[in-house]
Amino acid sequence: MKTREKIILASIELFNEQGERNITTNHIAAHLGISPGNLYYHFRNKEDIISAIYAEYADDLISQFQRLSDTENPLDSILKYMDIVFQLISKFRFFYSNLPVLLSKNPSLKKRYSEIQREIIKKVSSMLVSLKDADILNIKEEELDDLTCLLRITTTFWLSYLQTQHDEPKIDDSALYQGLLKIFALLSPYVTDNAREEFEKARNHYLQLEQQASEVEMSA
Amino acid sequence: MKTREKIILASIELFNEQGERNITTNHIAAHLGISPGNLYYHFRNKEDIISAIYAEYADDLISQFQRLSDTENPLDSILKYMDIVFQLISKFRFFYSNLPVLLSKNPSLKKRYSEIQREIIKKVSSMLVSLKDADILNIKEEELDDLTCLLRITTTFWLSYLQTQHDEPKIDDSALYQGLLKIFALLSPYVTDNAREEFEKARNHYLQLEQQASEVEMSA
DNA sequence: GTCTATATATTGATAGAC
DNA sequence: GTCTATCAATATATAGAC
Repeated sequence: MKTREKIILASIELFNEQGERNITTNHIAAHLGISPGNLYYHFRNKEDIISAIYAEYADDLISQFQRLSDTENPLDSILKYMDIVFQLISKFRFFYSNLPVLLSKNPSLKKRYSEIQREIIKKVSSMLVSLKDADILNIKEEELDDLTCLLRITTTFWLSYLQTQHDEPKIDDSALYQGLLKIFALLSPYVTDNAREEFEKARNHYLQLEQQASEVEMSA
Repeated sequence: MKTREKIILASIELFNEQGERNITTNHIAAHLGISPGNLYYHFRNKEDIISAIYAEYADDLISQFQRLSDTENPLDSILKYMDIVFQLISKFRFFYSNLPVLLSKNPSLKKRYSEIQREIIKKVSSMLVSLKDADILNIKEEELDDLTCLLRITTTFWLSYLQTQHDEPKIDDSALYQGLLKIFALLSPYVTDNAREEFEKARNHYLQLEQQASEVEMSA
């Protein structure tokens, strides 16, 4: 693996484990057994590393979105989508734990983040419309924007919320499924009678996944 | 005013404006025209200042809660409550912009935060029960915890979300009313037919407040 | 591409006089 | 309570040899 890529991977790992603020360029270099000078050969500074990490995140997100087929059931579609989002947020959680601060320090990163945001909002919004058209959700036109916004806030800050709730937050699969179940909770009041059975079946499926993941974690 | 209190006020102001991370003890001292030595006479370090700020926040919150009378209409009650929460979050927004990081650095602060959290969750939960008992909201027992959690996430991270959305986030009254309107959006699907008129009237009231605040801000 | 060595700046914090 | 002076530690970043 190229050194540049090694630096990115090590940085993600260290940032997630110990917090971006507590990790210096020297820590990253030491962790990899390379010199600080070498690190600075590949990156101008720490912000540059963070920008590179975000670029990976954005590529990852976009490529996974494109792999989502439009042909399937809109409920499965939004669930798969949310699953991807939670997975990625978890993989780059240092970034989301610190979102306003990291963005305000780095205008070009903020610009890129805003672009991706706009894409995501469009996607979520169109998925809700699909769910409405398929008579799965009963959403009024004027409720659409608020619901989209609430879905965004819940996914974006779910892990941050968990970290404030527990003394030693373990970000495992169980935590991500719990987040997905909050998405179910948000959508639940809008579900039509027609689709209720299908919806509750899907919810129970994730409830079981959450419980399994939680048990695995307990025994580990 | 005592120097200790001056330090706290100046710190809140500087932290909110420029971010806690970018403000050092020297900045605070310089801003007040006192020496760093003097600052360190009053506080052991920066964390100590942040803890003191949070103590003020907690006192503020608790005293304002106690002033809420239990006798009034439960809908007004939860709205007043949410208003207090948004006001306080705004006043200490540097803290909420950075919640996971600041808490992880300071275990005793985290402990205190968790205690306050538990109180708030109890309060919100009991308010939802009141709304259910008054036949204003139609919430099932098993939906209560999820809805409480979603209300917490939305209030806690509303300003953080706004800061990630706009290039130059101005945290004004309009922003807080927009947050309150998201609370309406969360509760709306649960409102009973009986209470719908009262609910929409209240929502329109805040919609107007938001628009007025937004106009004032535009002309300023 | 990588290392060693080092420069520069900043930070958090203290000692001791007034 | 407050100031001046100052320190030690840490962080970012670069120069120049290999």
